[in-house]
Amino acid sequence: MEATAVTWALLGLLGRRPMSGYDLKRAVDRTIRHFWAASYGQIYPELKRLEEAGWIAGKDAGRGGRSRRLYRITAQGRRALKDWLHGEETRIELRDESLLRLFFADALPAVEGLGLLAARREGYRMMLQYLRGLDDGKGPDPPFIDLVYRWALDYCEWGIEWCERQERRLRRAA
Amino acid sequence: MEATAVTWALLGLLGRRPMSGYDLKRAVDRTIRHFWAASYGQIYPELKRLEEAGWIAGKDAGRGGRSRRLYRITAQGRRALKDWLHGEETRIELRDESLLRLFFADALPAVEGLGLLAARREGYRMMLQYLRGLDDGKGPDPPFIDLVYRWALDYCEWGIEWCERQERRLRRAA
DNA sequence: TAGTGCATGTAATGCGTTACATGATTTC
DNA sequence: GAAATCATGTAACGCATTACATGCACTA
Repeated sequence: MEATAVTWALLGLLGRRPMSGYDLKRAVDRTIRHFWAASYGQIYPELKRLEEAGWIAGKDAGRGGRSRRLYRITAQGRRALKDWLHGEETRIELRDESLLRLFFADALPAVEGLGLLAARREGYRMMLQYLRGLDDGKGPDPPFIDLVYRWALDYCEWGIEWCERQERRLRRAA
Repeated sequence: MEATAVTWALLGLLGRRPMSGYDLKRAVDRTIRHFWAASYGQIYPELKRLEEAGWIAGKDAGRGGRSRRLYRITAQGRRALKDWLHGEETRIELRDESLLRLFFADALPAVEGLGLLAARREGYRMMLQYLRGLDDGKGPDPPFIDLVYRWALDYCEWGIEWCERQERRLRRAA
């Protein structure tokens, strides 16, 4: 099957435990959202495609009048997931409005440029706070889940220090 | 006017010197591409919108049979640009397939997980190489242009060190 | 009984890339 | 005279978000 952006996120999450579309949306938001977002408009159609391809299997699991469709990964899906994990592509796309502003900050008085740097630092700080809020304290995660979580924390901390360093440097130069 | 993603990139670049659509595409690719890409399919229609809004003014500058339309920023456009520079929004969107892989690497044997980390390190190294290639050696850039360029270099260097550190840690743990 | 959370889904819209079409000029 | 570069533009497509529609179950 033709794999798109969400394919691997959903397949990977289902590789750990069976979930419904709703569960998947929450799992995405709680874990990988800050580097790989996905919306309902992608998730539900993609689940159908994955099921058609035989990579996942769904069964009805409604309780009472409430409908619910629970998906689990198949052996075929697990093979596809492993193949993708071994793939070598490493695309990183960044869309960072704050960097764009900084890039044009020479058009501003020096003080205001420094203000933009401070705003970036503040952006990192807020993201750090958000990330720390994600930690549910429910004990240790598997090593690579933990690794990626650490990456995000470390990245924010690095970003804050970087801004502070540059703020000092620019003030000295002025 | 309704500002979209490319609006500010084009307006900001035209704030420095007049350029054609073709020039703008090259300027984007040479400078801000790694955190804010733009394609012809966005640039040419956006230039028309910007001109209709009075934020830029175009004039024909064809030489001989070759057509060329040169755009410059207007006073109105400059005001709009400054307003945006003062805006407080700091959206950072990341789409990082390598992090997604790492996130699911617990499904692999430990050695292969480490391989993914090494691949990420290699990704940073290649981006660093690409960035260094951008430096045309044509003397010093304005301070904030230089700042953003430094950011990209420093980010890659940090990323490489981070991977090395984590590779050591995971090897120790194993 | 009102609000929140569980649960599924689609339609409209917007953003962005890729691929193509066209043709002039410069450089080797 | 072939290849690279300058130059403009559009059409088709794919990816993603937003907003909406619908309704059940639990809890305060």
